[in-house]
Amino acid sequence: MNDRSDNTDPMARTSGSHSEITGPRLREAAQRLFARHGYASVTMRQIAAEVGVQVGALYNYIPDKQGLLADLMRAHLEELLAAWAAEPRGEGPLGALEAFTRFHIRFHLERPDAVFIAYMELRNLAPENFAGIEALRKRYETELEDILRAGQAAGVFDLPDTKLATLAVIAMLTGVTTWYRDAGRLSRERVAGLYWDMVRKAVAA
Amino acid sequence: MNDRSDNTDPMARTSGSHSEITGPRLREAAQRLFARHGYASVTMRQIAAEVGVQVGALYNYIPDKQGLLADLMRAHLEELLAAWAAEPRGEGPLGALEAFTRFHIRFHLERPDAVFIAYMELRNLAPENFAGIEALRKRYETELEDILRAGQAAGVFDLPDTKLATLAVIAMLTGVTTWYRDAGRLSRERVAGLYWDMVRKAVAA
DNA sequence: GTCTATAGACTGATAGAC
DNA sequence: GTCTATCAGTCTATAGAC
Repeated sequence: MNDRSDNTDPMARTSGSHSEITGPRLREAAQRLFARHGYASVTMRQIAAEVGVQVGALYNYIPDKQGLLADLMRAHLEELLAAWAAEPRGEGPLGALEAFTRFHIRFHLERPDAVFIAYMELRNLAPENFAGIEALRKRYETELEDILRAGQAAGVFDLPDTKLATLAVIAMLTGVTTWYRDAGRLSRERVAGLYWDMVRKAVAA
Repeated sequence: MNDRSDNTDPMARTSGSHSEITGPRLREAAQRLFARHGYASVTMRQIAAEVGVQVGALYNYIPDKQGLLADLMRAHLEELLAAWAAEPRGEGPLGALEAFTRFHIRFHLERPDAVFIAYMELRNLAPENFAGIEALRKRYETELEDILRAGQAAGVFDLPDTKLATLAVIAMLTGVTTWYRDAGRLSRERVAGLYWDMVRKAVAA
């Protein structure tokens, strides 16, 4: 956390102190580049160029490249869990499943780069980082699994294998990020509605 | 490291001519390593070590690393299309959809490494290779889309948006490769049956 | 066809000036 | 906090001996 303020002429130089702006810009640039080209293909020099600083300056904000990747993924997953925790649920298992479906699609379409990294760069995590990230992913999966299990118990869903259904639904929903384009023929609301139709029918008793 | 020779017996040396064996072994090793660590993270030296030759020898079989990746992906997708073309279909759109579902799961579970590469390494393809690979992927998608469209026309499916349904079903089915393990509690046949249950219900009229 | 050796370029990360 | 300069290591790909 930074709390700097008050410089007499903060705009006049191209070199000097920019801690409040360089940190976030570094993370944004890295996220965009990692998503586009892959973590292993992106160099620290490319990131620095995007931010507008020299490469050495980046290391004021990150321990190393690996730590940067782990932080991006952890921040994304924690934001995902927090947002779902704050999301209003519908009534009963069916309402909860609809809420989850629409939330998942909305949240993922708003952060395509972060989603891409979270799903594609797991194998580039060092083992000590992997465990924690994987645990967060698991926690999110469990949120859906709990909904499906409750619906199964209540008799509104018919799911011979709840765990498999959980993974199938998440894979189907997450797939939207691979093809959806804002300029396309379908609005996000429409897309969410169409996916909800399929999910509802797929799990129905 | 290697001394060698004493070349009285042609089979007794570790250096010499091995064209029939080195080529396939190179492709197998690259596929395994690319899937495990990612194309950009794997070095030609790692591949050579896995094959059991020095790095220079690899270039008798490939033009460069990029060409190796493109060849692996093209071979996988062409095999996929050929195998589906040879697959027996069931009766009507419902039979065709069941055939596609079971085929897709079986084929993908038999080649986890190739599947992983085909889905994850698209962004590491040079533009001139990307176009052709993407066209093959599209052709496979169209196979499913045609089935869904026929079922919609026949009134056995209810799909407000056939294209979206196509992508949703493929994403759901392909997701099986991210979690299935042979040592797990479910057989491949059982898994295919459970997915088919969900697909059938999701598209039903 | 495979080897050794190397060119030539690039990598992540650090030291010290300002 | 950012800069310049650089280290020490790695990379792909090639040349020429065998």
